Amino acid sequence: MGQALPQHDVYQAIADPSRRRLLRLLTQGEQPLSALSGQFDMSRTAVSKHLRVLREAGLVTERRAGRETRYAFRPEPLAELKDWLAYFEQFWDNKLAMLKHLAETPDEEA
Amino acid sequence: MGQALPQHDVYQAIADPSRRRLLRLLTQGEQPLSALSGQFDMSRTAVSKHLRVLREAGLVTERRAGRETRYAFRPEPLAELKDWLAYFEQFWDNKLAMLKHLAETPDEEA
DNA sequence: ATCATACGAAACCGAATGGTTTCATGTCAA
DNA sequence: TTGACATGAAACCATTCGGTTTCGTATGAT
Repeated sequence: MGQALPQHDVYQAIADPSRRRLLRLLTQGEQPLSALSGQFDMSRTAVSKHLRVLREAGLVTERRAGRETRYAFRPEPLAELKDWLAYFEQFWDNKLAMLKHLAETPDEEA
Repeated sequence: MGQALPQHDVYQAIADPSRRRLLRLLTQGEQPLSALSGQFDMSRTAVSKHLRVLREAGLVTERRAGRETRYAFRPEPLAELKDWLAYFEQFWDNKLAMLKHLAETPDEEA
């Protein structure tokens, strides 16, 4: 039967700086591997592997076009990250919530 | 010379589900290791190591209180994540930006 | 037909990761 | 003072990660 696809999630996908840079590059539009790997110091194969991780996380799609593979950015999975982050935002940019948090945290003595 | 510690960043810190859970737990307030590790299936030592990664990323602080070490959540480093994410938001939740993006992306034929 | 191009698969490698167990140390309690 | 408690350091282990090189195979150009 079908192999388990989502070997990587969005958190793992963005953990690597090269992959974050790939996402940035892809916001410029769909690009083939050769164009992308030209921007990196590493081998084409290494970039290809990074793109696979991003694809597994749903952050890019690939499509064959002739002899090249064109990669495109898919923003949707970042919504999970945004949601995750939203929970924590009350603890730093909402001053009232911050005060509330401090008030509810018992300040025990050493 | 002092050996350079791996010094994890916030992206690596949140890549692990156990560490994300630790952050959640710590939003309830400062807690000693024993209370935290009781919530996990793994050994106390393993949890301690996860907390060190979080501390290296600036996401928690530790402070000795008697014989326990109390860990507290620090939200500040998440701002970097938020900023990073903000760049990409235009590509999915702002419909005008999305249209603009599509318009600027040449739709080449295969 | 031939040949260069664009790419992925596979095998391999060293280092990092996530976990364990064992041990040493500081602290509170009797 | 003796002993239990809370913890971190260290050594160790298997797996994953990020990278390489080599090779196979479509595809497009001549």
